[in-house]
Amino acid sequence: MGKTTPPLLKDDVTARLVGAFKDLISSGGLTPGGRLPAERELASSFGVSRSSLRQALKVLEIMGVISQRVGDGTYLNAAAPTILNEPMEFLILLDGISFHELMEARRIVEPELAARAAMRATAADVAELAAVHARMEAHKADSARFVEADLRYHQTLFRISGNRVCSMMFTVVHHSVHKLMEVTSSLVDPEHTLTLHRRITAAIRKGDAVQARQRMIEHLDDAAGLLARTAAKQEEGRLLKRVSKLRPIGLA
Amino acid sequence: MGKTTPPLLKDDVTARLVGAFKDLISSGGLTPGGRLPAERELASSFGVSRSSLRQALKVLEIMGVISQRVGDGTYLNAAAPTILNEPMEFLILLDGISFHELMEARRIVEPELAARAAMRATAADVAELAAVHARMEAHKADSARFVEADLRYHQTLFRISGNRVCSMMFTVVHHSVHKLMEVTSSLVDPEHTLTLHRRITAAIRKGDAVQARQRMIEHLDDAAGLLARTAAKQEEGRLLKRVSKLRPIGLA
DNA sequence: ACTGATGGAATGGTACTACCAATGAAGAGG
DNA sequence: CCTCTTCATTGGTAGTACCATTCCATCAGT
Repeated sequence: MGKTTPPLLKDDVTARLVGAFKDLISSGGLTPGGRLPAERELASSFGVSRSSLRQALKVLEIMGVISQRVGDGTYLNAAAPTILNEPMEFLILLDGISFHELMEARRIVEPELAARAAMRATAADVAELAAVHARMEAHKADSARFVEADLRYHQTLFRISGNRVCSMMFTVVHHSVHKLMEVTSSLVDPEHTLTLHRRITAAIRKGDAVQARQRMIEHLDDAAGLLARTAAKQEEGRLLKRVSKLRPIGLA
Repeated sequence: MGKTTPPLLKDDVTARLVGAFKDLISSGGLTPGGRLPAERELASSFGVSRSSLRQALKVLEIMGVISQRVGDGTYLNAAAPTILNEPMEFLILLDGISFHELMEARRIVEPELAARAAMRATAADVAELAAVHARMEAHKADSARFVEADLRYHQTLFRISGNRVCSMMFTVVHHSVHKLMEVTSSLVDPEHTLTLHRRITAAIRKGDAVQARQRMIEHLDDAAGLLARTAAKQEEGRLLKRVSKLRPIGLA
């Protein structure tokens, strides 16, 4: 509270550059899919060194805002929920978020989203959900593809619900849940999952919001319970295993 | 879908470094508040140049994972919802998320969180909510501080609800809403807001989940309606004004 | 006229060096 | 014991050099 100077005024060059790119996007001077000038050119335009500029660009690239390709150039990406993935992973690590807590978050939000989807779904939307069912049906044997189609179903439902904020945020939650699942994913019964999904879709087709909400609750409680039981055998929390392709250090 | 090689194997050094830091945090080799080795030392430990290392550190710093201070060192931050702020802002910019859609997201999630808070709140929690009321009461005249206390109320309620995932995510939404509000914030009636908050707190004190949910709905619908009317006079969408302390460029 | 090979220019990726400003701790002086 | 100074450490920025990749225009062969 004791800041005498206005809170933010002396950011380093990198932070200011990130802000400058926000401005460019905000002002429409940069549109998704658009190509940015070369680094050397941008650097001189901004009046900073390429080192500093590259730091800012790296921030945007890791976040998923831009894509850089050697020999080609730098391009502004379209909005994608993946922008939140990296930060979310750090948040999960730093705060020790458990699998259980992620599922609880889904339990809090997704029923309401299902209800909204039921109120808004068009015939085309329902057809899309059915198409995802078909994909899941086709990949019942391949657990990886099945889980992917599973997530796809929920994401489609998010889109139909009509709120992009919730949609993006919980696509991220799904992504994190999926990373924590990996091991246990093969243990769920495809047919069971598929049946519950179909029940939800049926409620949405009827436009029955109350029923859609209730059935999503059933689905998530069911999944959470099942996964909790299987996850108990695993070490909780530390499931985020990574294989660093970099000389490991110990931080003595 | 056509990737022959395992999805991620040839990230650039920066991306791998970011992953390496995830490992360090995950393995407990790095704990919040802890100090990282100097950049020059870290770089040689990882076997990379300081340039590359700094790119990775900048990513973490902008995200809010670490803090760097010249002449001092680099420290690992505790988990904070602010980690999601920057990415969220880009998402809002890129996807053209409107004020209305942010409020809608709140309308979807916060009633349920209020209900959960009602079921879990202890005497101390209720006291904390009351304390925030007092702060709002004290700053009725100062619109900036009042709005700050307003956000504080909702965040406290998030914490009480017991789910950190939702809590963090919607703290971010609030942050974004707040940025979009700034101008219109002075137009709300403090007394009115305060009354609605008190009604919610009363329901929570009684442990009445249904009533807490209902009153949160009333509060948000009221706020959304009010702000929508005043916001109509403003240019929608482009409210994120920024003052870049950097030579502006045009991207010819 | 069409196709394919080739070479050069442009681009991002990495490393290395040099210097600056801020910080904090150790030491000198009161 | 306190204050001031000094200085090594640390992050911040700039600049240069070189590499690998990609794109594209040019050119040769058909």
